[in-house]
Amino acid sequence: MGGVRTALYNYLYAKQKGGKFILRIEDTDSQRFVPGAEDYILESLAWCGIVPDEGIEFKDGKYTIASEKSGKNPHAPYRQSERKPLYRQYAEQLVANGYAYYAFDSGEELSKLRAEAEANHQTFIYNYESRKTLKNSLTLPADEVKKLIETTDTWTIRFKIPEGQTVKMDDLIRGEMEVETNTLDDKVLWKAADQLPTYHLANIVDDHLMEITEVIRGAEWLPSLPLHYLLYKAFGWEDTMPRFAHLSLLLKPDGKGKLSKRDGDRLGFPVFPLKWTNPETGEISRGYREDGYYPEAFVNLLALLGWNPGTEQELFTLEELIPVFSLERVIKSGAKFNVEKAKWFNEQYLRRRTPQQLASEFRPMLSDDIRGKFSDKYLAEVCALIKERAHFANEFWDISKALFTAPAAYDENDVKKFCTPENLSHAEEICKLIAENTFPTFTDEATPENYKSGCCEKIEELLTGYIKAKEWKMGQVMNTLRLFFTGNTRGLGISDIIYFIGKEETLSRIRKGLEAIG
RNA sequence: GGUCGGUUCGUCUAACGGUUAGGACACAAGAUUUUCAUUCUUGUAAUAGGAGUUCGAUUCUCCUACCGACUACCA
Repeated sequence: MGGVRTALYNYLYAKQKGGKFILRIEDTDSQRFVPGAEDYILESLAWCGIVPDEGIEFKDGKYTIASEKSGKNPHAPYRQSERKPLYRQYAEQLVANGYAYYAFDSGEELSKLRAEAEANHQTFIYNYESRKTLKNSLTLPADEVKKLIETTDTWTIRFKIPEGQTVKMDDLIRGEMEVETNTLDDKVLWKAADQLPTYHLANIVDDHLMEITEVIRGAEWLPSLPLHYLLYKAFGWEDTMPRFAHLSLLLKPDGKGKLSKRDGDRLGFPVFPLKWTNPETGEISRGYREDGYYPEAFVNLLALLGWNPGTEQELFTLEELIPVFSLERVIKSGAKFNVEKAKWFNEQYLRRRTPQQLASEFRPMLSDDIRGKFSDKYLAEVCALIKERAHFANEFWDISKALFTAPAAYDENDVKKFCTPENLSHAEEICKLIAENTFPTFTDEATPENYKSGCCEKIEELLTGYIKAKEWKMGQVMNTLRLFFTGNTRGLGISDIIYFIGKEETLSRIRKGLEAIG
């Protein structure tokens, strides 16, 4: 969710400014490669309607991350793992100019230092002070440095954070910020072990090479911003440095910390846009799509989580968001996700759908034996009747099953409450009344199309007229009938049900009910 | 622990330094209805605390508290 929101804000900003939304895969951690993750990202964005202007190509029948340069993809390849040969020279350039150095301390040595510092209630950081006593090209003789580079492969290139400076930064959302360089550590830029850069180097080099003008990313990157400023400066790219905007985090609804991948099931809502199966563990994370959310609703709720238009309008399509979006109106504080509001958004979009659209969503949900028996028009009229009772299309069956099939059982409590001898005899009379009268019921030929229950007026007049004339209690009679029609006493209106199931089925259900209970 | 960021109803949020602090979700009550749902009306509910600047502070400054991020040869 957080990732999609970040992509969405980037997309909206780019579209509004007439710019390009570029997709680049930052896969510089060879340890963390996840098969299928790339396709998942592409599919998620596509589901939301967010199409990258640059970075993807159509190949072998599907979209994939672009590897080949083309008019559309002038900066290819867009996978950092494919740009591998590019980065080392930039790291070496920084070393040559005195902005970085080779470091030969092993991982074990460093974690030992960290552990020792922790034992003394201190924190070890590789910085302007400690670098003077560690194994690196600043402390070792040149010939030994050369030898170590050639004969070992666990060294790194670290950025040499300047001593005693103040980095002044600007953020499109947060405004101006300052950090003292002495509080920063010498981050690793390049690792010989896998011949790959770290995020910091690759990100700055690629943003420069790809002519990125705005970087909109999660607030977890804020602490790295001074380093990134210093990197642009060290490369001499200050004049074309992108502008930064750091988005507040999505928080867990129940309190502690940022929303994370594993929160989904625990909290009862999806954290992923699409269902995701972890290829290694087999662990399944539910998705908004599979839970029945419309992409419009998902995009809408994400847009409003941390941003607002300054008006009271809450419903926006992707297209409508483009002109009104602004980074100035992005909220600085973290937002807790609220699933009830998410459902409300989906309900709004469900209601905006036409009965025909809903019918085509409903049909695949029907069981095989039922699906073939009902026309598109029947389904559409049913959907028109029930759409305001549902948050999701996947609730349609439960709401409307009485319009497709007779109840298999009757609710015991409702039977006790409503099947009094008096009510049963009334039901018997109503049965006769219906048998002896004619009234319009659903047909595929009926014109004009009527998606409202107004067509049930004749049935309603017949029933209520009779019940009133007899001075019976309306609720008693109607609920007894509803029990026979649906199996319980909650739900659809009696005349609506009769209209849809027709006279014959109506009589059959009443007789069956009287037989079973009487 | 250190660095940085944040703090308005339960939740998402609005409010040129001047409002009876507004809206939405949720919740509650009432109306409508043959039940449920819908719809309509109404209601409950917030500026973290303390100083300061000011005629006036939700808004600006400082302190405290709390929340969060980061603190990896991960992104």
